[in-house]
Parts: sequence; C-alpha cells; structure tokens
Amino acid sequence: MSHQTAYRTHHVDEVNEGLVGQKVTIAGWVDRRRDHGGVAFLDVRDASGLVQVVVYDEELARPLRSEFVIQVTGDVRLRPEGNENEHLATGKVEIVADTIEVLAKSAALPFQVSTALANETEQQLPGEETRLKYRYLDLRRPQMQANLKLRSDMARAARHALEEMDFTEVETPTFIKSTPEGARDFLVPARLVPGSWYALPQSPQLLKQLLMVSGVERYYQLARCYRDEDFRADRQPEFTQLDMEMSFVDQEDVMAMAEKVIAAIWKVAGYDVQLPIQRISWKDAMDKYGSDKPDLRFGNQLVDLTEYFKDTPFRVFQAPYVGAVVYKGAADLPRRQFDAWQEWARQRGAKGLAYVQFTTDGVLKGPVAKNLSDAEREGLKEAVHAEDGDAVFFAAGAKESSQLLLGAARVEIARREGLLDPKKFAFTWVVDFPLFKPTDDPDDDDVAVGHSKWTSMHHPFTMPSKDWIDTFDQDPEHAMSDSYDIVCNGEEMGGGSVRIHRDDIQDRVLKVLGISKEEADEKFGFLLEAFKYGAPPHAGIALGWDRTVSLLAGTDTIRDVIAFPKAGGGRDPLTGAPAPISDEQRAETGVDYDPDEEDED
RNA sequence: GGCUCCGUAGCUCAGUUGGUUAGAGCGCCGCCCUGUCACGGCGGAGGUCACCGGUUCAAGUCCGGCCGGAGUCGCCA
Repeated sequence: MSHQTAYRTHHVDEVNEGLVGQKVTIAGWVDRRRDHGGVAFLDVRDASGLVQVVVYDEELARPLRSEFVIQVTGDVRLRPEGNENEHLATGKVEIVADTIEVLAKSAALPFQVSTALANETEQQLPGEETRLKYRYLDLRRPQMQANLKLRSDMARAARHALEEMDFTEVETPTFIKSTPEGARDFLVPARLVPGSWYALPQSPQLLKQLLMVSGVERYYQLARCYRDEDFRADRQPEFTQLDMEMSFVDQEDVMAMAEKVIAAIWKVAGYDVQLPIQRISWKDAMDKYGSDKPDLRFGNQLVDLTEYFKDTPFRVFQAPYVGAVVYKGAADLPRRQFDAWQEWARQRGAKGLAYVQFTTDGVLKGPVAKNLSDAEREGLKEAVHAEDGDAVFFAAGAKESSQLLLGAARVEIARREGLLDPKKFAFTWVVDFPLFKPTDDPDDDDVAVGHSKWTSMHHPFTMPSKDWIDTFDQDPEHAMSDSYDIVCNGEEMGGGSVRIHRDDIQDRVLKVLGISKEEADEKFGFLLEAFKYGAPPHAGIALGWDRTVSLLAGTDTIRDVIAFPKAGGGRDPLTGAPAPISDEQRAETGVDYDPDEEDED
C-alpha cells in the first residue's frame, strides 16, 4: 500500500530496509504498547499492517493507550542484532520516534482489538452480539479486514471476467412491485399513494428478463436482494447476488460463461479451478449423496437397500425406501455415541437412526441386527460395501426424506472425521431438475404463486427441457427443466435456468401451477406483455455472493464477509434497527391507511 | 411456530453431591522496569450470578415461569 497524504509519508508495510536512515511519518492505531520504563515499544497498525515504533522519551509514551490514533515521525533503522521479529512483515526494522501526535484518544475497549492475540485457532472472540454492536472495532481485526478485501478483490475479478465477455452492468431498482417468488417480501409504504406499497426485490429476476427483451443481451449486476424469512447462519434478510442473464444462449452457454467467472474469482486466492466443472443429475445427487447440493470433497455414497430388504421381516424396513450410509471404523464406538446419533437424528425431525456394527471380530451387532432374517444378516456387509470395523446407519420411509437424513449423516460423519477441508474446493453442477414439485401445504397462508398440486421447482419462468416442451403439462410429475445449480463443498453457490420466452409455453406452465390469467396479469402482467414484443431466447444464473465469498474466505458464517450484517431476528445491534416509527411518520407514510375502509362507510 | 444449547466481572470462561467472603486468564487503573514483541514485577478497582417466583436451615447450583442470545427443523423456488 502506498499513498502519501497530509498525515503520512508511508503506510507501515512500506517501512523496510530500503528506508533505513530516512525520516518517515506514519499514522495509525496503537495496537499495543510495551513500556519498559526507559524505553517503550509501540505496535502501530494501519490498513497495511503493523510496524514497531521505539520511544525513548517516557513523556511521549506514557499517555498512549490501546487504539489511540497517533501520528509518528521518526527515523527508520534496522533493529539491533537478535531483536528482529520474524512474525512481522516489517520485523527487521523499527521507527525511532521523534514526535508522537495523538490524533484521537480511545475509551477503554469493550473487547480487545489487538492483533497480537490473534492466534487464529485459539482466539477468544466475543459473542456475536458484542461483535455486531461494536462492529467498527470488530472490523479492525486483520482477519475481518482481509475478508472485506477478499470480497472486493473477488468482485473486481468477476466484473473483469464479465466485461471481457461483453457483459453490461445494469442497476435495477430496489423499489419494485412484489414479485412471484417463494419468499415473503419486505414492503415499503408509498407516501404518495396512501395504502400502496413497494416491495423490495427478492432478486432482479423479472427486471433482468425485461432487459433481455430490451436487447441488452448480456447483463450482470452485483444486486442487493431482500427476503423476509427466518434466520440461519448462512442467511441474511438482505444479501447480494452476482446476477447474470444472457440472450440467444442455451444452458451450455450459460454454464460455460459462469465457469469462466468462477475460475476468475477463485484465481484471486490462487486456486485453479479445473474446467469444465463436473456434473451430476439431481436424481443421482439425491440417490448417491442424499442432497441436492452434494459435498464431493469426499466419497462414501449412500447405498440403496430397498430391493435388498423387499421381503424383510423387520417392520421398520418395510418401507418405500431403505438406504444406508457407512461410518468407516466406527463399529467399536461406545454405546452412548450411538445414542447421541439417535438424538442428532431426532433433532432433524427423524424418529431415529437405525444402525448395525460389524465389529472387528466379525460379529454383527446393534439393535437392528436381531430383527433381520438370517439371509439378510448374511449378505448385509457386502450389500452395503462395509468391512469389519464399520458401523452402518439406516434410514427407511419416504424416499426423499430418508435420503436427506442419510445425506446429512454422511456429511456429519465426514465432519467428525475431519474430512471437510475448507481449503479444498469440490465444484459440481447439479442438472436435470424436475420442472415441478408437489405443493406441500396447500391448505393455509399460501401467498406465493401456486394453487394447484404442483409448484415450480425453480420459478414459474423456467423452461421445460426440450424433450418435455410438448408434454410437460400432461405429466408434470416427471417433466424436467433446463435449470442448473452450481454447488461447492455442499453449499449451493448459485443457480439458474433457461427462461420461457414464448407466451404459449408460459401459459401452459401457469395453467399447471393453477395460476389464472387474471392473477398472472395482476402479478407480473408487465412481463407477459413485454414478451409479446419479440422476446429473445434467454437464460441466466445468479451466484449467492455472500456465500461464495464465505466459501473462499473459509468462514463459518456469511456474517464474517459482510461489513454490517444483521443479527438473528433481523436486528442490527449497532444501529438499533429495526425501530418503531413516530406517529408523524405513520400518518405521513400512510401505513395505517386501508383503501377498503372508504367503501364500507 | 417446534426442538437443542447458552446466559456468572468490560471480554472469554470455571464454579464439585446445594454449604462460610463467587474465582481464573485477558483487559482496565496506579507504581516499578532501557530491547520487548501475548514483555515482566508489585498493588488495586470491578459482580442485581439475565429477570420473577418456589423448594430448603441454606440456591450461581434444584424446580417452575419469563426475557434475551445461538444453532437447527419448518420456512427460504
């Protein structure tokens, strides 16, 4: 870093052997003070790093405290023989202070900012709440600075890659009409039209499709999106997508371009992503990994035992699906560990997790074993590809939920075995998604689109795959779509689809979904209208940007790659948002205005 | 909304079968210290054990409630 300003001649990372003998002025924070009486040492931190300042004048050093902002002028010199600090980039030199100006004092800190304690693994960070309340202090830590920098570098790389491919960045509005996507909208009262509300976009989906009709052909945007749903460590009410849309392309074109962007992004951290990225069908992902976002950093595929147990006497296994996952070398775990797995499964909403143990002496143990027939016991080890010393977990019941349970167990086993290396990246496309899925809870507060027994797997503008264009509405259960997810390390980084650009196909899809012409017009008639005027074939994809950065940064939560994230419940402990509004604001914005009231008078 | 876990000093935490004045590390304040780099030494301040109630001779500890936090399931195409 090198920017001379009114306050400094150098950033501290420039202070090296080359400057020995020169007078420099630096400015930054007191990271730490080590006062020896006659001599004191200051670690001064700026955005570029740390440097040691030596102070011989006791009067200069004594008043300084942690996180004071100071300006130091002094001579750069080599440290005395044997006093170099190899852990510090500037550790061969030091600055002998002539003058120290206190630019700002700091109150006693709510928690330690000093990086000297930053022993990555054992750092005792304050709780989430405290960190967010004093986020500006939390962000002073080099790790957080590095995360912000990485995010910026990744964005630059993505933009560069996209501009190289002639994409145009277009900003779409954040005050829009409520769009028919799955989540709850955040709403903003429209003062000038009392009783009416804007919605904040859950994604720029419809707007970018309009841009395709506009002839933009290649659009992208780092778009802020908003969804009013419950919290998770990897979810925020407002989040960012790297959003892309292209005209005159098919699925292959989009995937190829997205791969280039992903490779460019990972290159920032020195990784060479092997292209093309492998693919797996949605069905295979579910069958083999019990997930629609399989973690391929390790193997250990699920085993389908439905056929094997088709005549089983064990009532639990008389189910539409029976599957298993092997826990290598776990046969001799103590009973309480297996009990803990039962608890783990129950917390995921399962009844339990059946298991057997193939002990190292070749004995078949476990609560399930005695319920099986002799023949089943005989061939089981081979059927599940286990060896002596392994344990095997079973799930039986409805196919999808059983597979998901086993898939979760597969990942949990890998986690406990330390197989989830955050520095290793296993990408895969998941393709061949169904076009529709059964509507799960049709009875209640169904604000989303979809009033039939079918709901869009992706969204209502997803193109059926070529083989199904003529027949998808006759067999919605089996119809496939041209959509694709990009998955990395068991996380869904993003997804997209070929969009419907023909109104006849759109009409038929809406019909399957049970959306009437009137309702469609009222909700997104503007898009259907636009499609009448020469809509090009188009397709796109969006990457969850926070999650993508989080993956490359190796953080546990996306909060660590967002400057000012919300805490649970959408609160911001720093600013106090959300907060009640005044009566004046209520009146002015018309939030209490009910347009129906007048009619009832 | 369900489930699990958590709430003790500014921060991170310990606190035994319920038992005298509730502890540690770091931070903070004061004094000392001329080569430290997580400097060191001596001394000190700092607590509504989240809150309310109950059991008990006695509650940080047990019970009930409640508030707050985290994770997760539902939800989030």
